[in-house]
Amino acid sequence: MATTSSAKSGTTTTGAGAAPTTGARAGAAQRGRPRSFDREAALEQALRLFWERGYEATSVADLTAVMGIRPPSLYAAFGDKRALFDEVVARYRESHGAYSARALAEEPTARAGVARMLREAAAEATDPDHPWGCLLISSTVNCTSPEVVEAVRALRNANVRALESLIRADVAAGHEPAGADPAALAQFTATVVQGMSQRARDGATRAELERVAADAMRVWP
Amino acid sequence: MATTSSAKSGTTTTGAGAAPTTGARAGAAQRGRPRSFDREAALEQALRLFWERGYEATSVADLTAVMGIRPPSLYAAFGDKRALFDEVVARYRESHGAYSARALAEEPTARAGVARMLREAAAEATDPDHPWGCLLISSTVNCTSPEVVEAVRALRNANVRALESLIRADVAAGHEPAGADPAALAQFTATVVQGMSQRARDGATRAELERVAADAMRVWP
DNA sequence: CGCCTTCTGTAGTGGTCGATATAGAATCTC
DNA sequence: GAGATTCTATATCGACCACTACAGAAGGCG
Repeated sequence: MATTSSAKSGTTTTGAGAAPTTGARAGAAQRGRPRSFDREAALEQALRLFWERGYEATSVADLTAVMGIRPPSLYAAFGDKRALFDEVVARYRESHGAYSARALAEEPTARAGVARMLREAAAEATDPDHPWGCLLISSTVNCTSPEVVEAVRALRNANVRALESLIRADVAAGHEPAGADPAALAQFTATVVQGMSQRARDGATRAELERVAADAMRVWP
Repeated sequence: MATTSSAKSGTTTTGAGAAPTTGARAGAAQRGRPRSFDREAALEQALRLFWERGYEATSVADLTAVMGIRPPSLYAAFGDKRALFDEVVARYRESHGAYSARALAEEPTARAGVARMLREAAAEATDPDHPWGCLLISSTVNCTSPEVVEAVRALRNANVRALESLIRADVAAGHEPAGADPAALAQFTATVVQGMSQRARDGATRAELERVAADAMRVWP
């Protein structure tokens, strides 16, 4: 369900990132003054700030401060605040948020995948090395731009539907008890994950959330 | 755990609300030009808007528009945006958010109280007559004012601790199986409630969340 | 070198933010 | 009625918002 990325070409200093419309030169020789900052590093800093404060509460001035650049550089490299946020969301799904798709893809059954996903969500949401909770869940809760809200909400709801499909396929294949209700289990799991993100932001510990994750698995038939 | 209100004197047109510092005259005769708007009605409109958009994304201009007043009237009656929000939070806890404390107080056991609270949370969070989700959970997720964030977070965490105490007392009284872990059950319940609020804002239906609420009760020993 | 291209820093743009000075209107007490 | 008091409407305030015009700097290419 995640990791639909598009190249993004692991450049280090001189850009050529794959933002759809901006900051990208096709393939070969670069002309003109080279970019003087690390685009990936700046993007990661933006990600941390959006993660911590959310889309709307993070100002362009805040962003340029932590990215170590001036506004014209930000706009030249990323387009505008919205496009930068879109790139941040994509980066998040491929990095800090990728554990979820990995767990569901790598475990032999949906039940094992969900158990691992919840366990890792508890660890991830409370990791002291980065902001607490999940960027996809918290960054657009209070946001006046309907487009931004809807874009991220669509990702969340797509994840719920993908999980439901996964469970349904597993039930059909006989890997889960016949009593398992795919839609209900997907909705319940999504509710717990999103609640864990909020609880982590309120200061719940990793141990507490791991207990929540373990308890949640008792709901499976 | 809720309903710690202080009089607030159910006045209809001519104010005398109980805002700690502002807009309140002691008890008796009012002097000067009377307020020309319904303070309670204006407060309810502010509550709806804060509920829908959150604290920071709701501007004073938005507020005065839905309240039908001009900025000086808002500041004279409520102090400032922050004080207005505090009153809104208090009003919410005594009205739309009171179902939770009621359920826990009125049911004979903690387990029955939690079951009812979760069931009613599903209905409340998806009620088409007002914004979705829970104001206490969603309105300060992305907020640059640490004081506002902390104030509402403290209310949420106090609710978790109160629930834990309730369950613990019930376990001690022998109303719950000895295997019941009060802290874990409180944390799990809080996680589900907060997740339900988020899911409601993402469009989950009442039926879906009622199923989540029922499923969550399977975690109890 | 000179030219072209692209990036960077300074210094802003108009707009909106929360909050208010001021003056007039409305009601009280006397 | 006179004066005190309180509320309301107009018209702002400085600060910040996302964003950009402009000119100079830094590289490629001939």
